[in-house]
Amino acid sequence: MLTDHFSELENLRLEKMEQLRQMGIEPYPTRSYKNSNNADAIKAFEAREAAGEPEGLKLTLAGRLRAIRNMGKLSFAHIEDRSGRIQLFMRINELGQEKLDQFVRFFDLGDFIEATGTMVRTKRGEVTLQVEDFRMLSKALYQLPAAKDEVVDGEIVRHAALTDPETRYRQRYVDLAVNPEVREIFRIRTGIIKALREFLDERGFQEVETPILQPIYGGAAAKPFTTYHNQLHQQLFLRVSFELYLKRLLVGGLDRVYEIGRDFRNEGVSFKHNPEFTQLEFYMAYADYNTIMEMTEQMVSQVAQRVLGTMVIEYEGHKINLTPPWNRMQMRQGLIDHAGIDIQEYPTAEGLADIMKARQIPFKPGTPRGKLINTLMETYLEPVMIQPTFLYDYPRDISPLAKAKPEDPNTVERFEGYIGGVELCNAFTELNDPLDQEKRFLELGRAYAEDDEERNPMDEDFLRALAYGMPPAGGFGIGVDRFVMMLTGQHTLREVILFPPLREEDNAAPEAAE
RNA sequence: GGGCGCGUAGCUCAAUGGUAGAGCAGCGGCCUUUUAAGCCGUUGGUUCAGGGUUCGAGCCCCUGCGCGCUCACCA
Repeated sequence: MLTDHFSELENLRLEKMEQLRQMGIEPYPTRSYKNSNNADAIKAFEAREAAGEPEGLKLTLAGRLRAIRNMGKLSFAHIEDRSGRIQLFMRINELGQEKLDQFVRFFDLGDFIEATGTMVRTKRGEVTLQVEDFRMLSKALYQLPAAKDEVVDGEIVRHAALTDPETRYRQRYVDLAVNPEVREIFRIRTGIIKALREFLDERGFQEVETPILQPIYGGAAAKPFTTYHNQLHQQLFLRVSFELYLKRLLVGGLDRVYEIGRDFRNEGVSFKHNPEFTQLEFYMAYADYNTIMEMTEQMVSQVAQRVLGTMVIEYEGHKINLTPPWNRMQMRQGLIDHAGIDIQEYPTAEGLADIMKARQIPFKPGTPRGKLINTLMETYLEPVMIQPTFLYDYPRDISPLAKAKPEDPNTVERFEGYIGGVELCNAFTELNDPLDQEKRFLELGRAYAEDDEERNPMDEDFLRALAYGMPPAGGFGIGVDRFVMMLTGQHTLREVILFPPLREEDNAAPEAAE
């Protein structure tokens, strides 16, 4: 039972709750009669003041008790709802001794209260509800972490705020309840996703949903999560990307499609990697990677403008300007400029491996050429791509779904967008030649060892779809969580994911049956 | 998975190997315009868990658990 482990403090609250019930007062009433939120109440009162008629604005407000100051025959309190805080002013004059005592005796920080009264401005100038009646809406049995806000020169200084990351992530509800800036991050997150949708909707894109449980995973070199369907007696994978399904829709005539949803990759966790993450992919027929590049800088900057009201953001100590056009850096030229290596002079993995060994850049033996180039890119190029930069023209062998450049069969029309040295998005001119696609899958199969979990199984149905004819198209994917991280100035994805993954709390539990 | 660091009251934090403390929250009292309200008094601890060293361990050692940073991994 919940109450079995109650502390002294919690038992005290439990007793208060039970006493209320004994007095015939339901501590968890079914309905609330709140008729304004706190911010609107303040606005309405100020409007009446401006009109010279401040008296007589009677409202019923409600929210969580966040501060209480009892002063004998009167009490002040602050309540908080989604719109913000408002002060309650309770006097013995309006309430009488018994009712005021009820507040002092039975109401604690964290409880939800409903108060009816008249809007006034106190002597210190704060717009306040002078309470004529109140009632409990929900009794909190646990106390929220104590935090007090002090206003110093207009800045809010919080004392003893909840900061322990484990508690914050494990009990995100507590974090959200006491840390308004955390609520703000997730308000922005919602705004970003909404703005992304609007951007695509305005351009005639159709939003779709494709399978998360897939018999064959693909579209990215990633290790999948596996699961099992009992009735179908079939192993299924949680998708690692949407790509192969969305391109099937291009075959089906959905010329402009997108999906926003969750991808799952069974890999390491870091400040920029989470096992499940939100991805936006869109595909646009009759477009190529140049079109998509321009669209990307439009999309990212316009979303920032809509949500933050600015295209200039602060990230990891850098002032970053998202205004188009962004920097463009060709992969080969970038490596010549920043690494002094012309990859065209090293057509084999062995040649590149030698020069990397000479420079003491670690890599696993037997790594294919494309992956080595990628390592060079991460070493030399990522750190210089602080301002928004498109890195374009990738090696063919790490881009099995991208179309080769007409003049260079070993290079594909692909770009990644970087901000603050972190990869934000990935796009290419889509490969629509079914026979070439089949060849790429086969090449890829040979490049990976038999037991390499990143080795993608061949998706025969995808090839079948391509064989029916897919229009030339540009495709695009963006890590929405990373985007949110950048726009909110956070250092880690965990701060923009409501419930980040944590190890199980109770390890005393018996081993789960395998 | 490797390395490093951390784990003390509900929260934020103290405590040379020698009686575990403070502020806030809580509880009792005073207080009719407060806002980190104030004043007086006061409760509250499996110091993450288990083992070891020691006359004596929050502190030193070992193991485990959890969290963080970092490396590896990561189109």
